[in-house]
Amino acid sequence: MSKLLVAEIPRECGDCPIRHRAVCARCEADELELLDQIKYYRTYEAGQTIVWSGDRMEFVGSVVKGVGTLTQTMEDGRRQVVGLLLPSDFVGRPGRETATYDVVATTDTVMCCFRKKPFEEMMVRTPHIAQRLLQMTLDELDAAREWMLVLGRKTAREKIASLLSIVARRDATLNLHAGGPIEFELPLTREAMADYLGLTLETVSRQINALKREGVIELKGKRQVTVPDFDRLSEEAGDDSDGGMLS
Amino acid sequence: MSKLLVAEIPRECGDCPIRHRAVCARCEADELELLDQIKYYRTYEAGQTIVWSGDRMEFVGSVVKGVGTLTQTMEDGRRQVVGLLLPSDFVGRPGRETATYDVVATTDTVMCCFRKKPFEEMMVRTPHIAQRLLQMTLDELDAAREWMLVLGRKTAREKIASLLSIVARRDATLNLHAGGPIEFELPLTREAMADYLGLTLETVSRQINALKREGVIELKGKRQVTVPDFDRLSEEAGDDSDGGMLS
DNA sequence: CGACGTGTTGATTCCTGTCAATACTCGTGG
DNA sequence: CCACGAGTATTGACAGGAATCAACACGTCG
Repeated sequence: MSKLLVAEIPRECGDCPIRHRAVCARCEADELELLDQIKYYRTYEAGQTIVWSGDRMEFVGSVVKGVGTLTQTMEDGRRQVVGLLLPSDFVGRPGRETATYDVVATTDTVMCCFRKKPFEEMMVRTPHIAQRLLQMTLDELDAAREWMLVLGRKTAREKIASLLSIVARRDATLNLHAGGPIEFELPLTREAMADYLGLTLETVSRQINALKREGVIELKGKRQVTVPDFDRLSEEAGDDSDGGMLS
Repeated sequence: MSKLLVAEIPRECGDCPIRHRAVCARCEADELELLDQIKYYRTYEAGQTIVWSGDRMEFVGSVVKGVGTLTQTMEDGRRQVVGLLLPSDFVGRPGRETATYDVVATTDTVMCCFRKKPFEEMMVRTPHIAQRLLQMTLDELDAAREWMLVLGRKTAREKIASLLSIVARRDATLNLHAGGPIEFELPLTREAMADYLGLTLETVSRQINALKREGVIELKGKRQVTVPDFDRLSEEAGDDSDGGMLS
């Protein structure tokens, strides 16, 4: 396990970077203490599979640091990413025995895990957890439906712009961005982007470079992206103007 | 309001056809009584819009009878159906002020509505409701992700077969189907199917008739579908064989 | 260096969208 | 009764966007 990753593990919940956004967000001090007793940290390196589809789920948990994907695979190998996992996102489904998706770390990742059984028992007794989980699940459902529009109705170019827009927006909110060009690192390979967008990696490559040629984005290396004009990007994504607000 | 629809309104919760599957499924008699005080029925005719995207949500509720869709529309008119509403499905999002999707009745529909504020207050005091809603939301999230695979990675033919397969499966479970050919009525127009599948209505028409020519399905009129061999249909949908189990 | 993973670029194919014409069903009204 | 129109569905011709197949560039690691 890399030293770098270990350094990212919070000493206690008070230090935890996702304390106020994760499934524990609404917990009081005493509830947090109970959670603390059943939690443990695990680290994964980029590319590692966290959960295999069909396997028994031993734990549920939150992404503390890093980026992951939920993917579904057809028999013939066609793949679709059905969810992005960002810090504070919840992994696993209480009440279900086996995983339905592959969960893969796309960057080095730290997870805050809870053994499934104790967590389920605690959920029954702790409304704050169940309430927060419901809220988060509803948000994820909205995100999934938003993505259905992207997959079903947008062109390749709009799909790429949509993905960039989402990552840019997340980055801007996390890093308290204040005007000016947005800059961020794409946490996904071309192939992962293709699997997210329902495209081939060749098309992803072509469209990214087209957006670059036309000045919608700038690239340093293959992954470092600068967005000089966010509204322009939103336009390319086919979103209405106010959809791009950094609310 | 049509007499036919009024006849579908349950006299009391005990008579309600969705009593054991809706958001009230886990409620005890006393809880049901409380719900009863804030509930009322509304009926909608085929084609009627139940909720407009962006409007203030006055109520949440359950589909008692009928079929509806959740749709999202882009400025230029491109549309995507992001959810099917079948009996027992829940409409509305507690904790949110305005609707994010259009909700449209595609057949004559009966809804069991709760004024939003009282329902939210009751949710806080009644864990059984929140628990059930969480479960239902998790199921919807799974369905949405399943659909992302359909939208992102399946061919037009597979998309049509997937839709037929889903409707057939639902029908088989509702009507206690016991072997032999499955028969059902498509509750959607070609256009609605196209909007669900991310296709044009012309492509939908062509693929349906292709499946008919090749004997995968039979048609009486435009909407009445017979599936002589469900496994064959599952195969055409690109699902693995066990995915077609009527579990 | 060579192998491998990742990304770019080109040539070609083909699936699906687009545009257009036609049929069918159902109600309405002359 | 039939004409008419609106909504729904089918079918054909054609074009275009993305997939496919293929070659090559770049960086890293053993």
